[in-house]
Amino acid sequence: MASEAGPLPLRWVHAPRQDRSKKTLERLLDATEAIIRERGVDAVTIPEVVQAAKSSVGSFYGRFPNKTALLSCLHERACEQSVATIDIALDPDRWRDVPTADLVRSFVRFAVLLFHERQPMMLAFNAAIGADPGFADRRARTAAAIGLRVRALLADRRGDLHHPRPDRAVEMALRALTATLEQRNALEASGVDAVKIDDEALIEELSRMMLAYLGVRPA
Amino acid sequence: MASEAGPLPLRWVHAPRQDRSKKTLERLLDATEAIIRERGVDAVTIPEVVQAAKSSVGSFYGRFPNKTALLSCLHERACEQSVATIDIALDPDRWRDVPTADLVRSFVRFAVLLFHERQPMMLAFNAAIGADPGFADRRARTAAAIGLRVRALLADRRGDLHHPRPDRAVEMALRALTATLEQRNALEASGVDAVKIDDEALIEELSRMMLAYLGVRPA
DNA sequence: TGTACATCAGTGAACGCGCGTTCACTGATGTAC
DNA sequence: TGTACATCAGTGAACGCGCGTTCACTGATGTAC
Repeated sequence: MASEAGPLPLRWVHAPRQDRSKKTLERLLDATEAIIRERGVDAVTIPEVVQAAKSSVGSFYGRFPNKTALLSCLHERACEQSVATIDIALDPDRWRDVPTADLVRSFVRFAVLLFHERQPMMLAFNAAIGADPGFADRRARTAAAIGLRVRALLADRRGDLHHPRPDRAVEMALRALTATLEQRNALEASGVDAVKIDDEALIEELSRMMLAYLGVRPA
Repeated sequence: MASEAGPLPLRWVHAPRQDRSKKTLERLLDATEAIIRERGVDAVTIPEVVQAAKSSVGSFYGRFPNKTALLSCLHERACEQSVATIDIALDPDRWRDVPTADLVRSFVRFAVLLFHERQPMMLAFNAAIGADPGFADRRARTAAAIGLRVRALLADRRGDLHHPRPDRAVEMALRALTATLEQRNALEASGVDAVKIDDEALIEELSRMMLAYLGVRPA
């Protein structure tokens, strides 16, 4: 999966010169992601990672200057993947003949599924965002990139949004949507099911909220 | 401030028998809260806490069985304070003659200010919620208590909510509102100002969103 | 094509640090007679 | 009221654990002649 994400983010990595070490690096990244998905960030320790990657502690420090660099590198990879996914999903060609109301509904559904799939990774990095400005920065840049694509898609549909300030409304709607889904992820992970809500019901209600707020009238 | 929160939550505390030790306990709690507000949860270590509370390590373990108990106890206190605050703010008598639209606006404003004031504490406990089910539980109970009061306040205004399922809508609206404010807290704490938004603008947009979603028509 | 040598990559025991926690002890408080 | 004794509260040095990181070393790879 790393190979799909383009060139390695060399900022956090000692440049690998042999193919062998490039493989090691990707094994380390993949092992880290696997540990996060299975047991959460707190289980990510150097001993655990190198064992899962069939590597060694020294080898790890041959690739990464320190532990933070590992997580930064993985975060970069994840952010790039998110933007790439959105890029495909929001390709204007795919939506040319779809009414705005349906477009919003589809987007909400897509977001719900995406947040579900990425839950463990998002939770992991959320924890880091509070502590390390590097993570906050990447997150902000990623959000901005996604916002750009959403606005581009809605550019020639301004007339369908009856909110007095469509740009601000789109940004706010995106925030409320992502915030609600993030909160849901966090609550779900905590294992208290008093707060559970059905996927379909959630999609229905969030769509309704977004449509009502943006001022999109039924087709 | 501890004295306002009612009886001490004895579940996490070795019962104090002398007045002296009761004072120590409250000093420990207050010191912990102060450290969280000033430097975040990560700065909460036993040495730091006992120094700030002018106590000692042994004295700490005379009151609390372990470190988690300290944070649980503080969380309980914070949750009780939140519910008490909401209880006063949502007293039906205060709102009897206010139109529903204005009520919603006022509530949004109140929520924005509350989240602002409690930002450090909320961030601190959010971190714990993922790891310890005790925190998730208290959070869920608190949210339920607040939901109850909101629904009570809106009980005889059902006719003003044109959403087809008013109860579900109120719950969902509460979630989106708290989620957005939580996310804002997290982003603000991360120190990336590309995401800043004015308090008044936020109140305006969130009010608009809630009113449109709930289906409240202008007075 | 073969060989020598420099560089790169990998190994895992060992270190040091900071944390939560324990423990043997001293001092303060309350109470029974 | 005074005193002796039991209990409660407080002290801080010391311990152990788990982590991130270092380091002296071995093995693999590529390249110059």
